[in-house]
Amino acid sequence: MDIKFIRTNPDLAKEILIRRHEKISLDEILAIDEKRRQLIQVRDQTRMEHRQLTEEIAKIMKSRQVSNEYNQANIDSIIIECKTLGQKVKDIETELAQIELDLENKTKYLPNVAHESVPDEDTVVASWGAKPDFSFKPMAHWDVGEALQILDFKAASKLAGSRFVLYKGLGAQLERALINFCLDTHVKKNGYTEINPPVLNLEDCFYNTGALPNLADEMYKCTQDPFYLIPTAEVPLVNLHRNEGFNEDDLPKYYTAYTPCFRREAGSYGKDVRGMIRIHQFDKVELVKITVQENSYDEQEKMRKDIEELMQMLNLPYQVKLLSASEMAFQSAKTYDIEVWAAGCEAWLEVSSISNCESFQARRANIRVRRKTGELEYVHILNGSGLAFPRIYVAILENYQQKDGTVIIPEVLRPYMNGQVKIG
RNA sequence: GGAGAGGUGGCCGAGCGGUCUAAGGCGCCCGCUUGCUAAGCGGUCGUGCGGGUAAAACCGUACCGUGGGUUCAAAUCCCACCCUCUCCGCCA
Repeated sequence: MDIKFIRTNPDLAKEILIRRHEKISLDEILAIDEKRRQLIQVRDQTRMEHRQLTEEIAKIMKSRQVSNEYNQANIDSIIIECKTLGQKVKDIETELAQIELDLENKTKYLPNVAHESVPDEDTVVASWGAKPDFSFKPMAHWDVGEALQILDFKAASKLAGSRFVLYKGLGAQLERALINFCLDTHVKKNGYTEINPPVLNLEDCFYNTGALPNLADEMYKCTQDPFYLIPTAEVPLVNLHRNEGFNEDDLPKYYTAYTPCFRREAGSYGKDVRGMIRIHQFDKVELVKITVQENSYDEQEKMRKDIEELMQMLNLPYQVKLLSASEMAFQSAKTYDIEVWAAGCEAWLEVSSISNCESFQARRANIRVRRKTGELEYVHILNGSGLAFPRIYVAILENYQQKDGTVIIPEVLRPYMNGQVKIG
């Protein structure tokens, strides 16, 4: 929702905010914008006058070299007038800069417009697989993992404190197998291009994706250098083409990246403290697509299918939730969450969030496409996790656990673990 | 971290205080010419912001890595920073 849209459709814009439970005053924004536009007009007018005088001086200076018909006083008076105008322009620019900063500070908190298919309540729209039956009481993953000595929370806390995990032996191999399985599937089967990006990114990148300003407290910031640690590979993938233009034929672009992700989890003290459901550093394979606007919702469905297929290949029961307007991330127009069933915790855990951000991020990152008609427009950008591993790991340990304490390895992962069939 | 070179339109590349409204070339698109290909000739071709319009046309203004400064006037002069390349130092 940019300022032009608000200016032309103020009532519609207000409704949109109400749907998303946002309490930002658009009237204030509109008033600032009005003032801004007035100032721009005055500034440009003054600048024009200034320029004309400058040109006149240039002419005089030139002809003076040939003849001496202009006297010094004459020129001096024009120069003084010119100086005055120049100062006036500077004053206006100072005032304008303040107003534009003000406007930016207000508009950067405006969320994306929710798509018309987005409901007012979270809605489960699909589910797959059956919750496993056990002849015994299934254990939580932290018990399974520690008993098998593949997870070591104590060692992790020695190194980094709470909310970290350390994988060991076959446990570390399992994590690596998950990463490779997902990447390989996206690259070989679904046509995504693999990227291995920096995980320290500059502040602008975070603003462009929508992570800043809202999630500032969620991220780790470097004190000596202007970096943040990425909370998701969405940040580098979306910014890969920052300030670039595409031809229509270049699109769509499909990208995938494995990266560690870092989150402070501020404000969730005491929530999910045990185990690895909510940790400060975790591995994730991310998907990002860049498309022309009319294809983005089809592409979102395709992305959802790509991710669901991973779940099915891993044989993990899941449900798909269509998020309500008020639950979605700030930058998203439509989001599906995929939740895996974890038998030990007896909970649905979010393992993927598939968002169509439409042109929200493209506007901030300035990524456009030249259409065949010659027109320039913003691209649509989508992202989805495929997948976030700790919770997949949790589901595997809890759903695949056996009475004797061993854990069967999902079939698709065995080739990545030297054919190993089970752990323990 | 130290020394040097550089950053100009879609690309190459000139310009180093006042017709820069950015040369020239390549490329793109349109037209003409030529039996196809190639070549030739002419024309067109940026983005943001504001105004204007039903939409265009059009008008104003800004933009030569970024941000400041000097000047009546900055791509051009000064300062700071960023990035790229080369060399040196340090280091996985």
